[in-house]
Amino acid sequence: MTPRPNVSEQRRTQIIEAAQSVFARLGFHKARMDDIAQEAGVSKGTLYWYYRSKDAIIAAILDRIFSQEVEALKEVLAGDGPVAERLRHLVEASTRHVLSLHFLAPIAFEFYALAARNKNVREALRRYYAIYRQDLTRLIEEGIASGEFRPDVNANAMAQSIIGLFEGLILLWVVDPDHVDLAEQAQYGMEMFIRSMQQEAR
Amino acid sequence: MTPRPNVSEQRRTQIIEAAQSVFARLGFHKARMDDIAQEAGVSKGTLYWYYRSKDAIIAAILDRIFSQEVEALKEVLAGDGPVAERLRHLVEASTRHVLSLHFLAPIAFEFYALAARNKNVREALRRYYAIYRQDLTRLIEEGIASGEFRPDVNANAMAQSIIGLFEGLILLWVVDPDHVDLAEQAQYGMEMFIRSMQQEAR
Amino acid sequence: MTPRPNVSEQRRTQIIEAAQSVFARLGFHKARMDDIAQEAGVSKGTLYWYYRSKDAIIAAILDRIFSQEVEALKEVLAGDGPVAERLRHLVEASTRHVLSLHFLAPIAFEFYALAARNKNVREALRRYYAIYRQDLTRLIEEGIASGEFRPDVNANAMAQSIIGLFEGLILLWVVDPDHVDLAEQAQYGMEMFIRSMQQEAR
Amino acid sequence: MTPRPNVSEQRRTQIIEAAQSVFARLGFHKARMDDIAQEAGVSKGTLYWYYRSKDAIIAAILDRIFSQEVEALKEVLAGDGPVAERLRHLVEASTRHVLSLHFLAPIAFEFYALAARNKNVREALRRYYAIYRQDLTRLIEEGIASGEFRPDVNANAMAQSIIGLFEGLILLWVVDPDHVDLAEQAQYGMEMFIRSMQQEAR
DNA sequence: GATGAATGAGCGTTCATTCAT
DNA sequence: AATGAATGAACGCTCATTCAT
Repeated sequence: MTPRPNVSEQRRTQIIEAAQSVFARLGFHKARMDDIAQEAGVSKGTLYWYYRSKDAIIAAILDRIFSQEVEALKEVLAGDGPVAERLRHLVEASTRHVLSLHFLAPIAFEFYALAARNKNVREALRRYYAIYRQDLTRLIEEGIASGEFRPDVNANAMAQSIIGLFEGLILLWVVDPDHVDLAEQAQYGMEMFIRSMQQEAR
Repeated sequence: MTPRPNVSEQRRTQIIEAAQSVFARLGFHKARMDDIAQEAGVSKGTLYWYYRSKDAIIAAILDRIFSQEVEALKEVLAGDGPVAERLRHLVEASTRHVLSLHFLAPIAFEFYALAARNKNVREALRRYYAIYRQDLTRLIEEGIASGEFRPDVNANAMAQSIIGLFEGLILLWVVDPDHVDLAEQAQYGMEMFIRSMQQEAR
Repeated sequence: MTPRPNVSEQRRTQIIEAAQSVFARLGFHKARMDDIAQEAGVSKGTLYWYYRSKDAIIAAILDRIFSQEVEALKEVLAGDGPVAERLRHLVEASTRHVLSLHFLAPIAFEFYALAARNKNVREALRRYYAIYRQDLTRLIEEGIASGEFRPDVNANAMAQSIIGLFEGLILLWVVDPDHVDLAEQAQYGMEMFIRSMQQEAR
Repeated sequence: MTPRPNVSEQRRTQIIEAAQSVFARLGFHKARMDDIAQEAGVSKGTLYWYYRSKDAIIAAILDRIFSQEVEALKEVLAGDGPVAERLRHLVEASTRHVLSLHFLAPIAFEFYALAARNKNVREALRRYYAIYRQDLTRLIEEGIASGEFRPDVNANAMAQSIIGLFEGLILLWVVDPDHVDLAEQAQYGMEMFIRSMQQEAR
């Protein structure tokens, strides 16, 4: 019934995916709008029809990745069983997600550098970490309440530490992918944190 | 014996410090060589007399910070007393150092982004992490040997986790300085790691 | 007899008036076709359905203004009574018309600049001035014939001078509207020209 | 004594003259910085070393022309003899100057259009007209004081009219150079104004 | 050692115009 | 008649780097 099917959403996706690919190959700074247009198979004007600027495209990619990550987090936390087990599951799922984005590794820091300069991106990043921390805190509190973890565990600080550990390991992995086994390291660090929470009070 | 005091080292320092100040204010990308020249009170040509390029200046700053950091590390590790105590000391000293560089926070990620593109910077970063990891590994092994830590502790993986934790917390702090207490968080995370290593095997 | 009223003329007027408003606000150069489309409440494609190009819209506005001006001129000249009186009347009417277009002042020069580049516009402008000059010449010749003006008056040169005076005063007024009283100045200058034509030969 | 002769002033002139030539050929809008650079035989960067922007170059040209014009005006007015004679002399000199700039005619209106948008240019134009008007007013007052002109002449309004006439005739000449003899017309119009001022009061 | 004038490649963004529907 | 998505050429300005002096 509609003579022209709405291709807008499709175009947006097409552009975002092309941009992701180009950014991964050249980095944010070296990538030109022409490169993105060519990769997407559209004209440069079309890029600007759908996105206000280069930064807007970057922000859209960021949003996409984070919403996927948060979705994965929700799913894992929604499960039941021992909290320790769910934390191990989380590590495994998150690791898998990050590794699947390995092609973005070269620009990961540019994301952060952008965040340091661009208020919108920075706020998005903060919101993401806040959600992550809140959910993790709740999960750990659940473990404390059930007696699985020591009562003196500081759930919020622990959540922050876990996120910090994870982000830091990603950083080390990006700097030296050949000598850092992200999955194994993350698993080991998490295991230590779990052990420290399970340990009997002395 | 040298009739004229070597003014070169002095000029180099002068340039590096001016550059550090300008970079902190504007970021690597926005800072222009003109800005650095003006801040240093020399001409643009002089910049190039002492440093091959903008990147070379950045790398020099990186080197400077890292060598200071490694020096601090050596000092701390050289001490005696219980290993756990020395690790706590390390956290405290490192935290202090990072906080003293808070003005560089806005460009920390640009450092890393640069590393992702520039082989020299990347190698420097790797060397730094390698040294850090080796020294930490040795310290932990010392703790295992003395019976202070459990014999099944994986010293190398533990060292990596500690470094990862620390780097990750710095990242979270940079993104949201007002809501992340770096010193406190680092202390808490380290305490949990120490506890996990001290725990009796079951 | 036509079942549907011709909406075309209406659309054209709608577009021209919207364009005039936008041009007055932004100038020819800064005004975008999007702005005109939005102001007219139609799509950009519709603009091109009615006018070949942006320049065509500008030319249409020019035409409109000039034909109004010429119409006013004809009306004034058609009267009877002393020629001097009719010239005074002309000044008054023309001044009124120009002042009523004050909102176009900011783009008056852009009209002329366009004329310098665009042959069509330039020709239109020439035709307009030619008509104006011819009619004025005839009026002055009438004054000479009736003995109201000196016999040695060069009617054509006088007409040109009057038009020049008038155009030049408009220019001065546009450049500095607050310090130039167009109506008063035009009246004064015309009075001097009239006096010079009425003066007894010596 | 100076190892490197100061070529700055020379470069500025070189650029201005190249720009004037390019602007006359292509108009302000169509002329690209590349064109000017090429014409001047320097790089585009050099253009920006000496002038902040394209508009700054245009403003510099404007300044140059006006200061030449004002200088010519001063010279003429400084003479002695009957005021009428000096006014005739002024017309002749000004006409000659304008005609010598005939190659700028195509962009004359762009100058004015620019003035309508750019405060700096507009102010420069106003200052120029103000000087011109003041000097002319004084000259006419001199004629009144000496009894050469009627005592009821409004010197300021007369000065404005003369300037208006002159500017308007230039406009008509630019629009239609082949059918307007600027020198002759200006002379005729001025003669009529002089006559109107000399006429005996009735 | 030091200067600063000169270079020129590089790019994000705009916008008049087209055309399939 | 009308729409609005798509096009792509165009351009002012920046800035790291060079080099004659």
